[in-house]
Amino acid sequence: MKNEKKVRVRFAPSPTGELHIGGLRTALNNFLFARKNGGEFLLRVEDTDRKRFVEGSMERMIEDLRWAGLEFDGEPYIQSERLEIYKEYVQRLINEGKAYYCFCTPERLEQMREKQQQEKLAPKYDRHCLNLSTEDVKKKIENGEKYVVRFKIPEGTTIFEDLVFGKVEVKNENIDDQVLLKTDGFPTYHLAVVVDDYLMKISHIFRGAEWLPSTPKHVLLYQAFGWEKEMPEFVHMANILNKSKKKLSKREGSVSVADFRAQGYPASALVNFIALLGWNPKTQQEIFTMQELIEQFDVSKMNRAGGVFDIDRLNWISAQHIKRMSVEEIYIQALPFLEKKEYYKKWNAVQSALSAEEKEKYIKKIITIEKDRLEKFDQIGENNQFLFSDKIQISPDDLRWKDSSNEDTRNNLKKSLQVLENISESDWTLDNIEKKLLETAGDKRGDLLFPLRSALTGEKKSPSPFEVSWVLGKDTSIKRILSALDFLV
RNA sequence: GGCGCUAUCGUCUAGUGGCUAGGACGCCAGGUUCUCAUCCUGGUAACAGGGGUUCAAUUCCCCUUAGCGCUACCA
Repeated sequence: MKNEKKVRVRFAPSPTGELHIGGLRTALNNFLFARKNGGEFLLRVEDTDRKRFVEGSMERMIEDLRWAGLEFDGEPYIQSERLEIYKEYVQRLINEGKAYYCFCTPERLEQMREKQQQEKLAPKYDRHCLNLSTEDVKKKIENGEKYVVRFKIPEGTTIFEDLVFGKVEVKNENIDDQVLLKTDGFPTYHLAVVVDDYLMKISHIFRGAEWLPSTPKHVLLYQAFGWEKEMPEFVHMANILNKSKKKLSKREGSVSVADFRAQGYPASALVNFIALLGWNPKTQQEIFTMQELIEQFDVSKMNRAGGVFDIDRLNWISAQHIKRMSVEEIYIQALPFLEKKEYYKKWNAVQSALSAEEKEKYIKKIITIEKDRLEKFDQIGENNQFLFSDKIQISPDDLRWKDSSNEDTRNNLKKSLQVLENISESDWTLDNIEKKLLETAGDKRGDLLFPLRSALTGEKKSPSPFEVSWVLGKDTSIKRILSALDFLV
């Protein structure tokens, strides 16, 4: 059963909207499989539905995929540019009696289905046009009657082997005479997918499990064309579900890759999360780089049951990824998010004396202390806005540690002030500040550090006073302590 | 309705013909600690039901149930 064909896979989206999570997952698994096996990862644009076509959609999808780290090999195939090819192959089936013209109107088809439904039968084309004579067909076409071409499903049973779901067997009597060519001359998905996968020499089809029921039609088409030997392996992937266990649909909003991107999730985290939905390495590892995913990807480790998209888990994975990133890397990715924040804009305007270099240095310090606190990039600075503004609110109650008196608090703030004043600008490092302050605090840490932290931040919650003073710098730190002392009379 | 697929903690999942059914997220409780976050420790919680097969089934088979998908001149 070993497939010796060169690995060639494709991602084949319809340009009808934004790339959504399910699409990313399909693309990712194709990509991982191709890279793992030294194969090619191709793009095919399935734009055969003119009614749902969305201008610019394809460009945005490609951009989102690139953001996620997926790059295509070779030139894309555009189905709307290949109409003549499909017609040619359909003609071949007609000539061989494997497909037929159908002139039934939508109204007649609807009536037929209604009747079938009433009689509790499976809605299926009744082959009304199957036995039209060649002359009849010719005459109707000459009269300008609209037609489609239908696939004449042969008798028997269709069996195929899916790499995830195993053997699937369907009786042909349950399969409808599928339309292959639409009235407008465009192929349906079923025809185009088979013809193109054959011509593109696709070795494996990774696609969502919603395609499992129509795969027998495709298998039958391969047989009708005599392409059994070239038939790709099928790899259907269990669907991603929403909280109510329905298939995650692009109509629900907030499932588009662009949305997650806009929320500041690192691409590597989204990819990690998506990869683990329906696949797992059978080890304890949870956090993966793209390289690790490629190395460990294995079709035999894919699940058959659908998985629920759990945002809590994504958040955790995202935090883990950010924690593992360098300050430089976070800076590059998070800056665009920071630049949208009002507190940053104000700070940026006020600090006109600072050079761009100095500003970058300051932001990187903030990132250093926020690294372990970020779930996504757009949270940057959110909880530490006192680092962007001098107008901090200090209340005497917040300055006092437990039941310390105002006097104790004043003394402790003065002690801190002294310590910080004695550290030179060149020694103003996180380690130094921490060391010196802790030396002074001795075993009464709260007495010294709590008022200091509050004086520096004006907040009940914040990073440690070491970190905050390190970021603020000597001058600002001293200024804030002095102004806090004014509050404690 | 017809056809197909699926079924382990709330969620993602590991796993085996015999185990205290494992891990992770979440949640809860403790620890570290100047607050917050991180980090550490512990706790919570699952084999859908019924029949078989078997000395023994969560695991293999069948049925039921439930969920999902498909049932378009959409993909």
